[in-house]
Amino acid sequence: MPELPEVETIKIELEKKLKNKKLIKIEIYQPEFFKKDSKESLSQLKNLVFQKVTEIKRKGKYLVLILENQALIFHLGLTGNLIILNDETSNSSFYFKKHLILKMKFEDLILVFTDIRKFGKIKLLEKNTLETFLSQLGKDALEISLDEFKKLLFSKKRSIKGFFLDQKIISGLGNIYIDEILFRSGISPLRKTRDLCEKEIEKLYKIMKEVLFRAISLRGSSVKNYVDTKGEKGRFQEEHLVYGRKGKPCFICGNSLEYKKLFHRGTTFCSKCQS
DNA sequence: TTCAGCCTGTCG
DNA sequence: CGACAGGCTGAA
Repeated sequence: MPELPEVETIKIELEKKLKNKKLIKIEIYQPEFFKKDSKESLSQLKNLVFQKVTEIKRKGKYLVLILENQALIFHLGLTGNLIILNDETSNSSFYFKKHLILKMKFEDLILVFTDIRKFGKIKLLEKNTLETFLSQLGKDALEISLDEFKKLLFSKKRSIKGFFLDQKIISGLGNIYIDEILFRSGISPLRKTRDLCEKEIEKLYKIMKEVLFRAISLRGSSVKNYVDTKGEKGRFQEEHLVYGRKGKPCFICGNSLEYKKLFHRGTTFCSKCQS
């Protein structure tokens, strides 16, 4: 799933439904999933039981459940989903059972983590190490100021697409939103960040925030697997102008949209409208 | 700073 | 059957 707007949508819902709730039980369905981490963390997950959720945080594409003594970090990878169920029997489709990774039972509801491709991550951290962990990420795309944004763009040699993909520089944007933001800004994904002029940077910054806020208000983009905690799709995909439209006519000039692999990611853009 | 590799599913 | 898909990582 999941780029900033999708994770933010989930964060808002978890905040409403999970805050101050006590964890009653944890069930792990695919222990292999946790093996990439340490084996300890698997058994330590059980220690979360009977703790209350005190806070929900998001930075970039990471979602953090903060409990009384520890913090549980989720990254949804490409196909991770966090779903809230009211009881055991609801929403038990085939898809669901097969890809179930983790179930967390709270007083009056159940939080479930599923992941088809298993690129997602779940990590248990002591609270005092949380800040260190999150500091490996660049500033969140919604938090960053124009000044900081400018400085970062000038300090890197890379193309703008690679710049945005690197979560250590700025966190939260992924393939969909980068392509959408660049198209709306009239900037080619191949442009080097250093060569952008002041005016272009200001436009890019403004559009980045606009696109993200708009996408959050539409509850994210559902291209394939992404759904919110209620299992419902977002609607921002209806406003995609370039993502998933390779070869189709540009909405501005009518030329067919170009498609290139950049940094291993399919990149769609208009070579006429973006320079 | 690239580049497989990690997984599963779907589409042509 | 191969190509491709909202992402990250660790090794060259």
